[in-house]
Amino acid sequence: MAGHNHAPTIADVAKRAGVSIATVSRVVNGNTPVIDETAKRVRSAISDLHYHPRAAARVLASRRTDTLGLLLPEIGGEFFSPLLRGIESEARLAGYDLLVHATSHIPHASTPAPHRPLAEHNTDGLIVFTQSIDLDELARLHRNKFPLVLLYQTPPAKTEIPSVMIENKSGAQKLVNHLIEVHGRRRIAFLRGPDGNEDSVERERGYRAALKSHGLAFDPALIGVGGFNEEDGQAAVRKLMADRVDFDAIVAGDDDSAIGALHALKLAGRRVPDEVAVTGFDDLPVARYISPALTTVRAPIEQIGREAVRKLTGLIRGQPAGGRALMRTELVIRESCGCSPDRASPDADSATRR
Amino acid sequence: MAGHNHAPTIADVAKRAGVSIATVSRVVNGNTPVIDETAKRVRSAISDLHYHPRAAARVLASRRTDTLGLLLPEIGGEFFSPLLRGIESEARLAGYDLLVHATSHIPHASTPAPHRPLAEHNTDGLIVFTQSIDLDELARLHRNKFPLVLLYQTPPAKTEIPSVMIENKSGAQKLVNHLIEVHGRRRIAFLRGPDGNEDSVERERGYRAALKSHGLAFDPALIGVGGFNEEDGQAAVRKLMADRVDFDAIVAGDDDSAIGALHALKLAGRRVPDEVAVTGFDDLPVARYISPALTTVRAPIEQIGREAVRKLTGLIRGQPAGGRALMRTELVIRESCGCSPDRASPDADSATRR
DNA sequence: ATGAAAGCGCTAACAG
DNA sequence: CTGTTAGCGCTTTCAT
Repeated sequence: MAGHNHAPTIADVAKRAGVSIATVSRVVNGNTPVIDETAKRVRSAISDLHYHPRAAARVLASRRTDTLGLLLPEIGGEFFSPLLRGIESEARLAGYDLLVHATSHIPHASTPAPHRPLAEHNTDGLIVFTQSIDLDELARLHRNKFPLVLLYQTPPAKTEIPSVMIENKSGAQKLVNHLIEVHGRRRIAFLRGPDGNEDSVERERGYRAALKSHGLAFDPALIGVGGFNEEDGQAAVRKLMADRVDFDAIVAGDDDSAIGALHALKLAGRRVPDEVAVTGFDDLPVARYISPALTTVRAPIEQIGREAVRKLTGLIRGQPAGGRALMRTELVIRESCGCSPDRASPDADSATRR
Repeated sequence: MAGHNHAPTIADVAKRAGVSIATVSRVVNGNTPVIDETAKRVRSAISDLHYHPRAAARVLASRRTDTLGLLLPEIGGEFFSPLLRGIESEARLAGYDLLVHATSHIPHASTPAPHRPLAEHNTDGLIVFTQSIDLDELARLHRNKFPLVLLYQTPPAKTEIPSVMIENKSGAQKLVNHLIEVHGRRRIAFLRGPDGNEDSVERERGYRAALKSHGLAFDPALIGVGGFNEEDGQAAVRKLMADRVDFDAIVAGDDDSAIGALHALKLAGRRVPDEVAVTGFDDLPVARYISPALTTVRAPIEQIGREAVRKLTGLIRGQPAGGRALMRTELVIRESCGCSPDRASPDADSATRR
């Protein structure tokens, strides 16, 4: 057993192969022709020595990090896992590493942010999820031509930051259309999400558009605040009933609040879907299991992640921005809308878990 | 508007503050005393210039990456999100970035792995999830004294790699004890997970221990293969019935297979829990929603992630290894075991999603 | 307390 | 095709 005890560097390899470090670099990166014979010697030196290039040295010299950054708000939720899977694997495919940062709260614009965890200094580009970064910082990065892609978020006015979002509006619209056309509902309540949430705003837009297109008037009394969680969904419906609002359907802002709504209805002895139809949004795994099974809307979450990465790597390569991508959403008919289990589309989910 | 168009370096700051780059470095890192007056000048130069240190240069010079690596198998599953949340936030807390890599398949030991995506060259330590890396590579890293923590995985023989796992055995044991003692079941089937899965092995051990301690013989006929997914769970139970095996309870290897089991039972017209009690393992969000609500076992997933990070950062700081951590699991009594909804422990879940 | 200077390990011109 | 040689931007002795 000979040699230094420390990790081998490119120089060690060069010496052992009897070539210059430049040649080793060329072999490793495969971007410049090297005589086969030489390359072979280099390669065996590499494997003999267990040589692995230091990422930092490469980055420093090449000014590329080969790393993508993902900025998220506090992580949670069942759609998070497919999203990350999509992003991670697509990034990998494109030859990038993935640095993940979850902001525990939206930073106040005030502090000069002494330590930005993810930015130009350690990534080649950023995927920015809703509410994970303040807009000033976003604008600054964009101004500096730093590659950025927004997820589930409309680009701030004036900036042309590319983004990937889902068809919230048309998704909600399809839901309401179904309720009206197939099940003849006319007093349809809508449960909003958290204040200022874009998804919620768009979904409500879809809800209103559907009403309008069927000649149904919008009634503010039918609006509740579901908050995108079970408790709020339940409370919202309880309030609706307490207020003696007349409704024969509830379009919840998301699946979680739909579950809350279902619960409130059950406690009040209102039968679903006979007396009240209920729909969600997201198609969480739970949606299939609750009873009645939840009619909802599904977005291709994993693909959204992939698309975001593709846009970002495109930007990094200097390709034209690409603008806004709207990912199609799909109606998932189950039972809570009033459709019979049979009529319900066969569950194509072969949801693989773990 | 003056100045270079490029990102400012430490030299720019030094010049503007009228000090040497060494002093700037000291102010930035705050590890060496600097006269207050000087420090102030430096700091304002920093913020004037919007200076942010290049991560790579720092790493190269300091030989520390301040980055933790997380190695996972193909991501998915609902327990994944709390796990990542725990890891990410604890890492952040300790001042580390998090690099994530999901291996799409267990690499064959054969290939010399030209490009290890996560290792010494870009991280200070690694959290290694079950089946995300081959054992040779693991051994090599460990031999080189590279900080490593295993997740949901027993350290390979002879190595003393610290690990964090859950109390699978006692969890399963509690479940079976409950079934026997409270519900008087004596023909309890067990549904195994995927072949070679450690969690499954341990759970089966718990199952057997519980039988034994109650003087019940182990009957191989009562063992099915649930595969930790719904389809296999369903198939396993179908097979049990086809084989005319007599059973009054099913202890599924995890919640997913329990759901499959429930389904098979329902299709066969066997009433749960009256005729057959069913239990799961994991306490996925779904467990509360299916009917009957699933009695299962819960592990503190987020804490597991945190614990792993704490162990790892300890190692990096040169603290003693710390050995194996077994995270306590908790019985979650619901209805599928035969307990009434009332008797069931109040659901403390205020599961926050999204 | 501060500055000068030597690297950290690699890439990318530039010569040849 | 290959070697030489500047840096990349920062940390860290070593002086002072």
